Amino acid sequence: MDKSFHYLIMINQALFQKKVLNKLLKTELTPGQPKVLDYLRLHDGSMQKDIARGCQIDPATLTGILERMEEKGLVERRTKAGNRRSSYVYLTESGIEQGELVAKTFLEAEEEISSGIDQKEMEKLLDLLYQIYRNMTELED
Amino acid sequence: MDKSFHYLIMINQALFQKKVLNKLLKTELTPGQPKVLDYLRLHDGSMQKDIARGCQIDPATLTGILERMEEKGLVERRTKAGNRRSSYVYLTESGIEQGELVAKTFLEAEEEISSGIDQKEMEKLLDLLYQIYRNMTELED
DNA sequence: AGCAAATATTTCGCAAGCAAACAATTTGAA
DNA sequence: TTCAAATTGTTTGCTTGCGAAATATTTGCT
Repeated sequence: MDKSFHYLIMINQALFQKKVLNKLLKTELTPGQPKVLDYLRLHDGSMQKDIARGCQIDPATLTGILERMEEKGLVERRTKAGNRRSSYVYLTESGIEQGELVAKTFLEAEEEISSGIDQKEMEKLLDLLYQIYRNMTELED
Repeated sequence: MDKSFHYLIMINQALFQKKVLNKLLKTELTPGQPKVLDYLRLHDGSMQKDIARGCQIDPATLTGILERMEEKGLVERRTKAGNRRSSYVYLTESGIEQGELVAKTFLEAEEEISSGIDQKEMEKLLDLLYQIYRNMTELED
């Protein structure tokens, strides 16, 4: 077993993603939708470019995800007066519900994977991951 | 900024992946290939199902990745006498070279994202990620 | 031996991911 | 004011990703 950062981050993300999607099977959410719902739950009314940056996906990818979310009635895209270039994305009633379910599911999954790790250690883990996140974004490659 | 595990693991994996692929632009490696090269570097001659498990991707996904890697002469698929069902995958000369380059690139990227984190803290981070990995695999959902 | 179950890979269809090219709109500088 | 540059989003084409079903082979049970 290779205990390097690159391997652990890859494999943990893959496993966690599968764990969450598995819990959300009963909903009709496709793999790309939970993270967008979670982002909008905290930043309702964002422009697409900000959602894409927040979720670290390409704007071109987001186009398709939002299209399907709009068809399913989870979000609405509106333009503001004075800016017809940007489109602002809002959760619908149904989107808010699904977003709350997603958030609850994330929490549940996080509890399940924390056994053997105490509160202090978990905070340390999040601090270190946050430091790495800042290192990668501040230098901006 | 949301400092939850699910967000940090998602975003760090995405950013790290992009950082590595960016460094490997001069090679002609597609996004799925580095992890397979890295796995084979440590486990040359594996069966496809083991590569898939090691990289946490679906066997069906691996089929396409290996097809393109074989076309480019990075790997060879052979069958062993007495088992025509499994196919065993070996790095070619060129595959070994590219694998070493990938490994060096991972190391380089890992150093770049570690600023402000000392040796002891990094070990703690890897230990915690490894613990979470074990929690997710031992319970096997 | 014979045949059902298990194993390993591939194929198919769709969603997600990116780069590059494009379209529409806004900004800003001459 | 006018037009070039920047901004925002979409389209296209390809790779990656998964699940389900198909195919081929091996194992195991009787």
